[in-house]
Amino acid sequence: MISKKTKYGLKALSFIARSDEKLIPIGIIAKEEHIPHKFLESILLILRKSGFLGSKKGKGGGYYLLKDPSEIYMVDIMRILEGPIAPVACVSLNYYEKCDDCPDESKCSLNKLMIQVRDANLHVFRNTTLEDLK
Amino acid sequence: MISKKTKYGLKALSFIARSDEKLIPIGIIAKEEHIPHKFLESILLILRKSGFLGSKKGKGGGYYLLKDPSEIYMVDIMRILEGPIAPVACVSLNYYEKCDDCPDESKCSLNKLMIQVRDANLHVFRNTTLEDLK
DNA sequence: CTTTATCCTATAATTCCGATAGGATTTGTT
DNA sequence: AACAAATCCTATCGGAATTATAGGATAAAG
Repeated sequence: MISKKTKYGLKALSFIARSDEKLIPIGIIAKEEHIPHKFLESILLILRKSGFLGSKKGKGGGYYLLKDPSEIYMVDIMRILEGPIAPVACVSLNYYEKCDDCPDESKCSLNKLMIQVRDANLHVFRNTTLEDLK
Repeated sequence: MISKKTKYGLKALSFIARSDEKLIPIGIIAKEEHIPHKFLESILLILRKSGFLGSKKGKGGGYYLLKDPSEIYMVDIMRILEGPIAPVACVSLNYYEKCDDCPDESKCSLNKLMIQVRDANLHVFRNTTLEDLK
């Protein structure tokens, strides 16, 4: 199950992608998508710092996408908002960590299955862009 | 990412499936798979109560599989240990819950993607049995 | 009757998640 | 210049979930 942070972030990005306006303020997204204002604020901050969004301060300001929606891949958003795509860190491509209960990963009985799950999810997230969420 | 409970549970089931003994005590599994004894105890209790394992008390006792490993599907184990397969409850087949931020699910921008993810995972878990984890 | 095992409930310890507070900063408008 | 509206930033809080352990009750074998 994904976190609310991820869910809200995706909904917000999708909302911005759908919008005709050049600059979308937090308040509009929060209201339309039923997301707590302050929570959304912290999420959009992350998305800006990680290069998905640009922003403009002050009156009339707001957020905007830095790339065309068709060039923003789910896999990249998911990794920022949710973290690893893999179900266990020891088969993660971007967030690898050794298991403390596994002396030899190649002999672990779960390894193959975990890789299958990872790859199934990767396949979906690599083949979906923000354009598809419109 | 799956919980340690799920991971430990899967490793334990796999261990029992691999073993030649008729009855496997917790202590053996805990030691071999590097799982905290008491934590594992609580997990095996769940697996017994949900119909995957049988047990025998007292000296010489332990746990055993109630079915052939090839007939024990990952999807059923995962649902007991981890809960929903779906990334959001509003597209879960077995743990459905309405979103509080979504007035109309069919119009939610994430709906299609979430169903894709769910189905990708279901496909893996429905086509893997304990036999495959040996 | 001792040993070894599961059974069961409760609870401690820790971490993570969701959400908010409160002000600083920037920008446009009047 | 003053105000309003917006992002920026850091800190923090409460509660829930996760991980793990405690302590005994019960059962079976030898």
